[in-house]
Formats: sequence, C-alpha cells, structure tokens
Amino acid sequence: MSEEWERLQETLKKRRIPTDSCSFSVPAVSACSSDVETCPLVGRGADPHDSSFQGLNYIAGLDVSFFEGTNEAVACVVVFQVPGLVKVYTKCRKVTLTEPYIPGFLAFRESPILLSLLEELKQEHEEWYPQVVFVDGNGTLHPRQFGLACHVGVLAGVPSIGIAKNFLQIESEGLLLCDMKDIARKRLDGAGKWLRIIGSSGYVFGAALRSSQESINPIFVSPGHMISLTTAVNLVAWCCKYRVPEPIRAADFESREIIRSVERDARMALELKG
DNA sequence: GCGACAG
DNA sequence: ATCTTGTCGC
Repeated sequence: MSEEWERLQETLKKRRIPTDSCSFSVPAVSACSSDVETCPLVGRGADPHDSSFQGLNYIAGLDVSFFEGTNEAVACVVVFQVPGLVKVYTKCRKVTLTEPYIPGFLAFRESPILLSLLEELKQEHEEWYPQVVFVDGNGTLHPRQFGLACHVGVLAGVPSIGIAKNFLQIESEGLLLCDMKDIARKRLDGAGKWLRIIGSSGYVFGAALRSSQESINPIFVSPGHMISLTTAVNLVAWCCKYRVPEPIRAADFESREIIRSVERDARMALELKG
C-alpha cells in the first residue's frame, strides 16, 4: 500500500510549484547577514491598519480533531479576512477516517475531507475562497518533500503552507529531532527569528520559527504549493499572536468545540437512561 | 527490548 | 491526535 502511495506522491510532486505564484504581493524583507533571519512583521496581521501583503484578502486554516481513541473526527475550515484577521467563515464536518495514520503518509488520511471542505466553500461562498491555505502538518518538510500541505495545495490548485507543532525527523538527510530542539532554543532568541532547515543533500526542507516572544518551542513552517519558503515564513509569522498562527488556532478550536459538544450530548443521553 | 513517530 | 491542574508571570 505505501508503495502505491509513494508513487502517487511522486506523481503529484511533479505538479508542485515551489515559487511565489500568489495573487498578493510580498513585503520586502532585508537579506540575511547570518543564517538566523527575522520576520519584521511578526504578529502584525491582527492590526486592521497593517497593509503588508497588498492584494491579500482571505486566508484559510484547516485542521482535523478526533474523538478519543477512534477514527471518528471533525474537520474544519476557517476563513479570515485581511486586513485585521477577522473570521468570516467557519465550517466543520464530522467524518469517519478510513485510512490509518502513518508518518509520511498523513495526506492519505486527512486530505480527502479537507479538499471537500474547500470545494464546499467554493460552491457556497466563492467570494471568500482563500488566496492561501494554512494546513496543520508539513509541506516540503517531509521524507519525500511532499507532505499534507503540498498534497492539498496541488489538488485544490491553491497556494498552501504547512505548519507543524512537532518536528518530523528525516534521518536520511541528517535532520534529527534532538539537534533541532537545542539549536532552535539556543539560536532563536526573539519573536520572528527563524532558521532554514537544510538536509545533507543541500535541499531546503523548511524553517524553524520562533513565532512569539513567549514560545520557546518553535513551529515548523514549510511551503506547500505556489509559495516560497521566505514568503511562507513571513506570512505565517504575520498571523501569529501566539505560538500557532490564528487561522490554524481557530480551525483547531472550532473542531474541538464540536467534539466537546457531541461528547457532552452523549453523556446526557446516558444519564437519562441510567 | 529501545527509541522514534506531521496528525 | 488525546489524557490533564495547577501554577508562575506579565
């Protein structure tokens, strides 16, 4: 099965566009002097007067939450309006996931429901269809450089960015969790500081970003589709009030909210019987 | 057996 | 992914 999945990843990978092909402009960022770079606009996205990223009107966040110990899940898409990062659309859908979670193959488990939510959004409110999608998971920071965010971006034909809270080791490239941990802690000494994650082959897989002053643990940002790493990191940082960028936080919160309410209803039904 | 492991 | 309270600090 994973042989077949690897072949599909390789096929879709040929359709991935690694450069900025977005319908919005990217603010100039000063060139890096050392290898630690800085996002000058970190946290500014919530400012209703901030007009960086000219032409950017809508950003979506995608996430999936689970009922404990089952394959029953709730997927969610949230759309934020720019400027101001104001939530304009939320849609959650309960699903039973049929594929298992296998590291490196998350897309086969989660992309079908996420793609159908994007399609539903387009049918229902095309005016809110996002110019870029934030996905909970990796883009090119992946053993075959084609994680969930790439998969969703290519199949939906939309610019996408992967945001992961944990580091996926790629041992064949010498990218180890234990190294990542203290390199980031030692060198990302302020909000917006980030480092490129480069494998032994020279391939740039993504970035470790300190997304707020308070968060010692970095988030891992990597391009999905139609966006460069520098643009991806600066846009994600721009959306961060806290460690996780607002579109992902909102999708996570909303889907968890459904999980909580369903579990509460189930408990009440049992109380009536017993 | 041990450690690793996006979600 | 999920379990799970308080606690320290701005």
